[in-house]
Amino acid sequence: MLQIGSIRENPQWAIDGLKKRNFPLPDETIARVLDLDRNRRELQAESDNILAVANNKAKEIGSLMKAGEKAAAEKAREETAALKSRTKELESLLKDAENALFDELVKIPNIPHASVPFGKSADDNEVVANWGEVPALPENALPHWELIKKLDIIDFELGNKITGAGFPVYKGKGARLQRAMISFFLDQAVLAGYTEIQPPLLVNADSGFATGQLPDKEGQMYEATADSLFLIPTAEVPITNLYRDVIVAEDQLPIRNVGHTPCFRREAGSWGAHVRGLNRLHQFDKVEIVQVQQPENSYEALDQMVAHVGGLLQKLQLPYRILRLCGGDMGFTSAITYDFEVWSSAQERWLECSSVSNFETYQSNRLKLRYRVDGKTQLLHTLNGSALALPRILAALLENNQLADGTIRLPEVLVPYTGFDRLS
RNA sequence: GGAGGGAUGGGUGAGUGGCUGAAACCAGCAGUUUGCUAAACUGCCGUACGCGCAAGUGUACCGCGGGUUCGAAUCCCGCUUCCUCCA
Repeated sequence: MLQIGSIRENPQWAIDGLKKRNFPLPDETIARVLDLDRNRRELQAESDNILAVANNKAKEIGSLMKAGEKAAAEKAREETAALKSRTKELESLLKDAENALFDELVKIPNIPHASVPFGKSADDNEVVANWGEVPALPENALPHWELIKKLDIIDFELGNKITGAGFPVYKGKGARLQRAMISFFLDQAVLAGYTEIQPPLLVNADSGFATGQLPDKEGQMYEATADSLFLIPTAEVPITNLYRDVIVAEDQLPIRNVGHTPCFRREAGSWGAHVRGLNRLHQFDKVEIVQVQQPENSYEALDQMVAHVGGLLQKLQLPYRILRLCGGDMGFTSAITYDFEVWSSAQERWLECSSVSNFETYQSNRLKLRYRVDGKTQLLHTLNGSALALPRILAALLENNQLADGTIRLPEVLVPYTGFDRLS
């Protein structure tokens, strides 16, 4: 959520940012917010003033009673009746005004960073880096969903039976390979200075709100309705929420956490073309890195995170490219997002496997995540990135590393984790 | 599932209707003293919003939400959560 103070101080900054996002009616939206804010402040001023008078009266009555001046006390008490009804009235008006402002603010996405390109859709994203050579595949190369079947390492049919579409069962070397990748990614993050976290896989509504899944996006999450909990769509939610309502001591900064969790996504409405095999799942595993940073350091941290993710892909020897998402393609809460895409040779297309973002103060304003500077509290910046999401990495590994004899050679860095170097 | 007891500032913990935004102690910060360390002493030491150029000042907040009252940390109701005991 944007800070109302920032909008009040610099409405044009907000309007320009919304334009970059192709947000409908930016001028009108900001004008409406400022109006609601003005209204709220007027009501608060009046309410505070009346409460101050009422408080004084109450004190006065107290001392009169103590002094035994019953009659005077009684008279003063009668005078409070009018104040009391006005107080109630203002209280409810103020609450309405606050809610109206909140409802409007919550609908406004984050303002993009200056470097974010203008654009409407994924077609307008900017390719900022390319790494690796596209491998030459043998004649009989297969897409990963065929390979999976042939090698019998993932069973979609079994998943269909016990749960439903999009919940694959990993078997034998497939399961082992999953575990190996998770360990590898976690170890790499720990080596880079991240602290490993195992968070809960269900979160409450407050957590969903703070990181931006709620309101309005509950349709994307599975909900355990009996207990009003949500299955996490990403470890970002529980790990970032560790710092909800926290004022961090300056010497604790920066905070760098990493966690592996399954991720649960309903993917409502997004099933269509290109969702075969591992391309889109309802449950998948991901290792997520999360940082809490002082504002002046957050962009340097973002660069480090991008470099970390790139390093993982290089160690896996997967060709990739990095996109800077355009205003129209960015997530609601993000100020800037870099997407990593691996080249999937057999499908001959790019597959998104990581998304690294700086949320600046957008999440921390909802989290109430602050630190103290010169005696004043100030919002921190939050960042996160996938490092990495497993399914599409697996898809790319299988497709890119298939040999003429139909076997698949695993990258060397994984062999100590898998105990085998080949799938056959 | 049942019964009982708790939830107060960074921590411990006092406070059962007005003098309490909250004692005291600990931790922390600044200073005095000091050959160094330690100790002692003095001061400061919650958050949010409003008003104000600022100094400052008003309001709200004692788990959360309601209620009673001129006035609530304190009384009443509901909820959450922790502990103990029972099943």
